[in-house]
Amino acid sequence: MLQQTPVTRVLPVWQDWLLRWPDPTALAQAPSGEAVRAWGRLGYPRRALRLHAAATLMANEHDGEVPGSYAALLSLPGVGSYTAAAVAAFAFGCRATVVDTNIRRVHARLISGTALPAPALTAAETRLADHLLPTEPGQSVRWNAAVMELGALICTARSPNCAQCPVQEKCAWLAAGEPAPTYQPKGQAWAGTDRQVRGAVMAVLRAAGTGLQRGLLFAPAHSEHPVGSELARLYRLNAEESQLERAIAGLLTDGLAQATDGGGIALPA
DNA sequence: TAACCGTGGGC
DNA sequence: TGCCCAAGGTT
Repeated sequence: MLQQTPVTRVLPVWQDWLLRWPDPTALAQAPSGEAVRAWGRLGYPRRALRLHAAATLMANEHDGEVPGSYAALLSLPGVGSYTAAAVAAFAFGCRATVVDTNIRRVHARLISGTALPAPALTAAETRLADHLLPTEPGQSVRWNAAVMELGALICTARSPNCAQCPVQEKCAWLAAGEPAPTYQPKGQAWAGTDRQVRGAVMAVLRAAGTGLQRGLLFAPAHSEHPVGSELARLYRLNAEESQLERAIAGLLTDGLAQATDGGGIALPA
């Protein structure tokens, strides 16, 4: 849930989620569509699907337990190098090199003297993080947490609070006179994209208790429908039929939706 | 490698 | 008001 999503937005969903599915086996026994629905508006709904798949794998291959090694964690769907390292370190006390967006930014400034880390994680960054990580496991866990928190609370992306920084005197970026970024971060297109349409269709599917006829998704003539507000959001996008078709096809391909007997679509069972 | 994948808070 | 950004992963 925390992948690319602020902690404060995750917390309420996470709490409800764990009350409903306290362990991997409980989640594995639910339909994947229920996981997608409970995911709510956290975004990137494929993460819900992958979490459900990971729970199924843990139920079947790991006695219903979350594996405690980096390698086993990495093999789970939706778990990459960051998540595997974070769980190994913070849940199991392992020495694992955690590299998240906060740690990357702290290293970029403190060590490399640049305003921002590279656009994508590089091998050099991973090597640096691995080199800096204390050898002793207990200290390494503390180090990971400390650097991450420094980035989250002090060495922030927008306006870092250097005056409050405990390592300001060691900072290469400050010493260099706070040089500006050497590249322009390019934001992701949103308005008018398939992505936006996918999101709106998913919101309709989550709001609907059962499946929906495709006609309902295409024609703005059902504002009195129980899922009317989400349908209205979809209609407001004024997507071409071809784009809506493409978005739906993508959702079916990704397993976020499935075709129903009556020719409609629904969340997966 | 680079594109793709959601959402909403904050500046 | 838009735009940036957030505990990334997969193809």
